[in-house]
Amino acid sequence: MNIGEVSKNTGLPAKTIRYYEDIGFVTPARGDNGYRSFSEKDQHKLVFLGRARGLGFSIEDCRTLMALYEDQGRASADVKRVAQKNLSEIDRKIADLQAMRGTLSHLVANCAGDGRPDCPILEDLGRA
Amino acid sequence: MNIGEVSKNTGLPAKTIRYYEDIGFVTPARGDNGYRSFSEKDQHKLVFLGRARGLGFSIEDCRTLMALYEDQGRASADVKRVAQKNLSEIDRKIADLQAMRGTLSHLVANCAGDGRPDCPILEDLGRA
DNA sequence: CTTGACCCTCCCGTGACTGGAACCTTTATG
DNA sequence: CATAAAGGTTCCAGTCACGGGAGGGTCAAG
Repeated sequence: MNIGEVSKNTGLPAKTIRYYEDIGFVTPARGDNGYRSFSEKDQHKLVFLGRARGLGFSIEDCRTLMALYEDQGRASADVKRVAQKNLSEIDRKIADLQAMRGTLSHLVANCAGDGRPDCPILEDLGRA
Repeated sequence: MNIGEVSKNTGLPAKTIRYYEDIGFVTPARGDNGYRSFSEKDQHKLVFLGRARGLGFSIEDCRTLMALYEDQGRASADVKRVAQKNLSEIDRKIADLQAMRGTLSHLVANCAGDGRPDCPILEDLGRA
């Protein structure tokens, strides 16, 4: 398969797939014309990667998960640990964003939003 | 004031303050020795910037907010618009993370996390 | 034979810094 | 007074995960 078809099948942009090759995630064969020639397995790995990335795993996490995926004798505890670490990072990000959201929405609520120059948002930001 | 003191007062790393000078946010005077010499106003701007960044405003947003802050004739509606745009971006990010969190926590909950190789997390990631 | 779709590599840019090297100035101490 | 530590300076490179675009080769259809 050429890169275009793989891109269509996996939903990953061709640029991204080339990038994943650069960083050693897949190593597609090459045809005489220099074109990448992807196997089913390559494509499968890319799907895996796309899904894991979509769930917020970092590339390095993906490397770990992929190694575990390919290791038939792995312990599911190892996978679970990586996933839980990611989960708590997601929780932390959500908490941070919610804190931001709280402060900001409070400020927005108190701002008249009319033509007058008084603005509690700016006042708050400028407070030392 | 030297950069070190400003850093202590504002909580921003010296590196960051130099960066903010690079991108034209502050233009501290220079002493004969070449050291930056910050005024109270410079410091105040940096505090403003630090707080706005902490609320998730981008540098470009901060530029807008700063201009509005320094413009005595501004309309608070302009500020509110920037803040609301930012607020809806935060909401979107929270929603994305919560969707991730939902899928991932479901997977984690279904994973035994023991020494056996069966792992629903990997199974799911590998599904085409 | 040409057109257009597809593919290739290579390099630069993103946002918002952070780290480090190499060097200079000020301040504290023996 | 010499020296060492602390703090300042510039500049270059790296981060993360790609995206844009130049400049060119290849392939299938009409």
